[in-house]
Amino acid sequence: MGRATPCVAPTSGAHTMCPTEKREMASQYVPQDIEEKWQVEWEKLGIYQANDLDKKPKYYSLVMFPYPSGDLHMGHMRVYTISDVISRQRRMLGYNVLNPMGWDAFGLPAENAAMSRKKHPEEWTTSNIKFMRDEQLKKLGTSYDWRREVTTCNKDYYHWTQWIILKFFENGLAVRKEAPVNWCPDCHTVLANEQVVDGNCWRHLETRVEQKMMSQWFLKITKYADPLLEDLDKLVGWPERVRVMQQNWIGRSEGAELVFTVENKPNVQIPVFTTRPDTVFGVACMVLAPEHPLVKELTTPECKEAVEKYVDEAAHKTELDRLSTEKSKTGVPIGSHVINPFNGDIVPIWVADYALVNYGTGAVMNVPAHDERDFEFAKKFNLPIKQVVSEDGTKVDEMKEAYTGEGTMVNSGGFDGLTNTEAKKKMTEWASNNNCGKPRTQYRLRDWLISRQRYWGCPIPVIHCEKCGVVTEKEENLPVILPTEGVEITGEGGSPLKRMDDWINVTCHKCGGPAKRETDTMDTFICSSWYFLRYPDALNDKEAFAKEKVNYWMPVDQYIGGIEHAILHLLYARFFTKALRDLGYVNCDEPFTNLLSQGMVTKFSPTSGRIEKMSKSRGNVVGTTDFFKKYGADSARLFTLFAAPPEQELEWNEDGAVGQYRFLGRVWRLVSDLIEAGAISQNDAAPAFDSLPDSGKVALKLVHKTIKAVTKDLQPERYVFNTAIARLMELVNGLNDYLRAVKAVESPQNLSDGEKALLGFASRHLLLLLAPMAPHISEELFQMLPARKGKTGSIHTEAWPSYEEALTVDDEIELVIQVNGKIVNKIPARRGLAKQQAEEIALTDEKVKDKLNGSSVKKVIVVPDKLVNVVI
RNA sequence: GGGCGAGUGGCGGAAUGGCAGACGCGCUAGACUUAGGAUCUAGUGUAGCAAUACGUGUGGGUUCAAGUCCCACCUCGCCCA
Repeated sequence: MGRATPCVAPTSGAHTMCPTEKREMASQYVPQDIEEKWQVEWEKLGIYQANDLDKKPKYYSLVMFPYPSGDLHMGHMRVYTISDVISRQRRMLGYNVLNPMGWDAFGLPAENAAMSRKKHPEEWTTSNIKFMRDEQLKKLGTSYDWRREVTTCNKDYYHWTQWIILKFFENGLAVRKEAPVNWCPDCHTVLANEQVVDGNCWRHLETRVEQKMMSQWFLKITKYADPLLEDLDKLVGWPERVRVMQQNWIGRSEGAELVFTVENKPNVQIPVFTTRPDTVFGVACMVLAPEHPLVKELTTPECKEAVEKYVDEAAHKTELDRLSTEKSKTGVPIGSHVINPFNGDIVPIWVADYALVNYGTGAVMNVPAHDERDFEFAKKFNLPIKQVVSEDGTKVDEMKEAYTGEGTMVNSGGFDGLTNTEAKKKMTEWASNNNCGKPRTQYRLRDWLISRQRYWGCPIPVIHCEKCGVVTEKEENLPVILPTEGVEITGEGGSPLKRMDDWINVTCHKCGGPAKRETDTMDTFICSSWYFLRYPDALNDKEAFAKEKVNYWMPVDQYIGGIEHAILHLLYARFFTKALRDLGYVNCDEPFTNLLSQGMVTKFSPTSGRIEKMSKSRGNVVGTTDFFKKYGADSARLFTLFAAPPEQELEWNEDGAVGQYRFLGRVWRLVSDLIEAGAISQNDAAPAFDSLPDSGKVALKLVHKTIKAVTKDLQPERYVFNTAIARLMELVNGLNDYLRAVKAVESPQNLSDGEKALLGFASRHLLLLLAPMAPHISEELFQMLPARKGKTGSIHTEAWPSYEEALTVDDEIELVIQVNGKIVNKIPARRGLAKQQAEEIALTDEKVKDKLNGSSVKKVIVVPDKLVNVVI
């Protein structure tokens, strides 16, 4: 103490010496003087290291690892702060906490940066990681166990990514197949369905994704459609909306496959998938997707020209354009007809782009009377509209709009009179019995396309042999190293790997003949689909992870990340976990027990004039370095936590952040003034309540109330850090009142031993409660406390404080008196008053008598210790 | 079109059906100051000198009591079509 600390002018950030130090006692809160000091010390002490297989209860706290883009801003910092508070508090609660960090380091931006800055992606990535780790995350005061740092582009990591894919190949979960794929002309690569947003590339929201037929690698995520869907019910610790989004994405629908035979071609059959087999008597035509393989074969010469033109145009449209209900439907007849197996109707075949070749069978039956899209289509092209389901059982001659509801079957032969729900079942049965259909469940989810025609990704461990075809790499030959020497990244002519002859040309390990390496790399979402399994055993060079360790730590107890990953990453990670479980490598069914989707950070953007998500491109970022220099990391953390609950959007506002800086200044002055005045004794055990004067009683109770409230706010059911901080502010305000009342700083000699102990107790507990949220200032002040004399150890390894319930309630309460629900008075009263007594107080109250004014009391409602409502 | 969520002072936001606006920002006045963009004190939903009245997107309802529950609607956001 008594350090000569400079004053700081917070808005300038400059350290300016005060000409005269007026407040002799006080030292100043200078975050720059303490934050880095403690960061270094904590690392030295190793207090954030997680112990594998420890006997303490484990707690796996995880935040979605970042892409090392080079510079985190305050918007990014929110999620790390929230996760850090949770981790720190769990540690204090006695858990063995695993709180790791790593880098999702493969990906396109590195290649783009390499092109524009003439730096190799590896170099660019490595220097970004160093900056983000050492200058940003560490300076925020995070409590990661850096020994377990994982970097997906390091061969120590991608070795095991390849190993997992190899296991998937061996078990039929990774396959090569020809399929229509999404091609982004800007990325020069294919994309998974999940990476197409409204028909555009997720990275280039302006770029339309094109459809191409290509032979590519897929992961059979569809094999897990049902478990992925059903187990959503187990995820009670997930936000409802994320579960709903996944459910929609998987898109399970029950229906039937019905088979129509082409007229005059009895051996050509076209199956359709429909969720409404009950409407089959109303089929007006059959619609094929433009890419459907039978289109060519069944187009008659007179339709050829029109059909070819139409198919060509459709290839340039996106799925969204094609499916949109707003846009008008298009299509042309191809000249052939099919026979409706149920009633023998002969209906024309059309080609129309609202049928998608990779959904269902690529063919749909058009039932205008009972589907809005089909209705519109039929109106436009003058197709017959035949009612087969009636809402009230009566037949209508002309339908004005499609009826999609439930009803009674009409115009449907032997099925007339059934409810359409019964008919669904009966008609599907009939189709099964008559060899023209069967029940079928269809999913929206498609297999995961993982090939990328890009350089900076994990190599797919297969070779193409002239004789043996596709051959997977031998396990002992892993990792297949991504070459970094002599690679030229130009962005032209496809993947630069295609030009790496030395790397490409290999010998087939099966036949010894010449073979070539696969030059496509993996979607980076593969790398992030298992990283949480690597942290438990990050340094293992013999296997991806030791079973014992992964089963000790998994599942993740609290996962935190952005809502933008609600489908993509979270679905893929669940799939990997289930697949690895079935292969016997992990025990858990689901990787993430609790999920928190933090809201985005927004700020006024000068480019658009609106409040928008904080991002470089919008020019509304707040940098971390400047902010840390000005106000310190603790203020940044507190503001982030205080401005809004974690799931809500947070508007960054520097004035608000200043408020947190001021609060920490008040904490600093409160504790340091007391210490320097000698108002805190070395014994800081709570004094007996009864021994204290009234002002001390109030202060002691306030401490207990605060412990209770903050503890509750930090529980997973709440996680409301904003109110927790508000409670701490109230504590500081209350303690300041107490200080003034007893003149603790001015005349500490008048304080009793009990009061000095109370001040120590209060200070220590304030700091303990603050520690997870503002780790630096609380550590600094904690170590200054007289009670710490001769002791070692960090505040962050102290136990979380407990409270006495009896000291959290007041004996005296304010009884609210209402007449007809309107407040008329508030009367101090004793807690625990009998109902009768409370009633009496109310009825004898002057203001109540006034209101009564002679009218009779109908009834009196008493809410104990709260309120009396007199009803007249 | 369907589903989900949100709507509270000048602003961010608090409120197990029981005192609306905790806490903070901003603002106003004062104190200390050569100074204040530091710090401290008091005040601050609206109208009113006041007593009081009115106030949680709009309109209904349930209830002794509704920001909170129910119904309809409006606006915004997200997801699905």
